[in-house]
Amino acid sequence: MAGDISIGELSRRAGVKVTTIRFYEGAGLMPAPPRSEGDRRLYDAGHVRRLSFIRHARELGFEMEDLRTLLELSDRPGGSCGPVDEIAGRHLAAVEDKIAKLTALKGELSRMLATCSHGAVAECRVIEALADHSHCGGEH
Amino acid sequence: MAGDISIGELSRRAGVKVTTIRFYEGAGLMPAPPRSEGDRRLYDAGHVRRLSFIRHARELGFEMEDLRTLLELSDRPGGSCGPVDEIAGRHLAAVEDKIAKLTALKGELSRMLATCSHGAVAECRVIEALADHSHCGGEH
DNA sequence: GTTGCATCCTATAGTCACTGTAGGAGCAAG
DNA sequence: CTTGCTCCTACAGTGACTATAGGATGCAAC
Repeated sequence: MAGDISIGELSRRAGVKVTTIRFYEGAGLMPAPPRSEGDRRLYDAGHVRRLSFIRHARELGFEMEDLRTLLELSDRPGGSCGPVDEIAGRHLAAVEDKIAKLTALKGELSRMLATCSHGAVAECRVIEALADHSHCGGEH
Repeated sequence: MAGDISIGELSRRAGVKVTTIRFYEGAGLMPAPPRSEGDRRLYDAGHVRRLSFIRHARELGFEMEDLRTLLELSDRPGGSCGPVDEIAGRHLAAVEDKIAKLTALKGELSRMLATCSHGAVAECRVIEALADHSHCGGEH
């Protein structure tokens, strides 16, 4: 099981930068692995799996705090997956919310650009739209 | 023109926190205003307009660096609004890109949750999907 | 055996856009 | 005069890293 993978090799296999791996170790997401005589970190296949899990979850936008819980749960396969669903569900809702906000934003930006006559700043619709916050829900 | 607005009043009028206003001053987005005898900042209607502009642009996701350029341009109304369009266009593209990514993400999260049987962690599809990065474009 | 280079080590500071806290001073009302 | 709010500066903390400095190690070529 101990294939003795260096941090650089782990980095390549999981697609996570070396410095980020060390950062994850300090943050408690990755365990402190055994060391070689020359004080270098020695990883194995289990570490590759764990780091890939972390990478994927981070790409999906899960926060490190969520990750801590998720990793803890996946380490104890006997427990209920209710908390996992809860975290994923909460995250899904946040993603949907963000999509809605960005879509509204896209509309506003497109409209700004479409109505701009591309002349002088004085008549620029973009600047005007940014200065005018009458229709952006600014509570005075 | 000098209505002598306190930082708290400016905060309420523009919808930006007091601490954030001071931060913007340090960051060069807001000018250092005149002070009262007791060393308090004294703002006027122009400051309210400028801060509202900043707030709106920030809400639309423009970065402070973009804001610096945008503010500089809006201060010189005679110039061409080409750079403004360029910044807004670049930002619109970034927003569209983000929407696309989040939509894909939403699909993956929904699928994960839908296929989970809500039993033990051992059979949890969510954990499994996170551990398996075969279909997430992970190079190697 | 030594030279040279890639990789590794720790520790610290910087990023962005703020937010929070500590420890005071100013000011208006009761 | 005291209470309580607003204001002041200065600095530390957030999240999730990234970058840099200044070495030590390991391995292959010469």
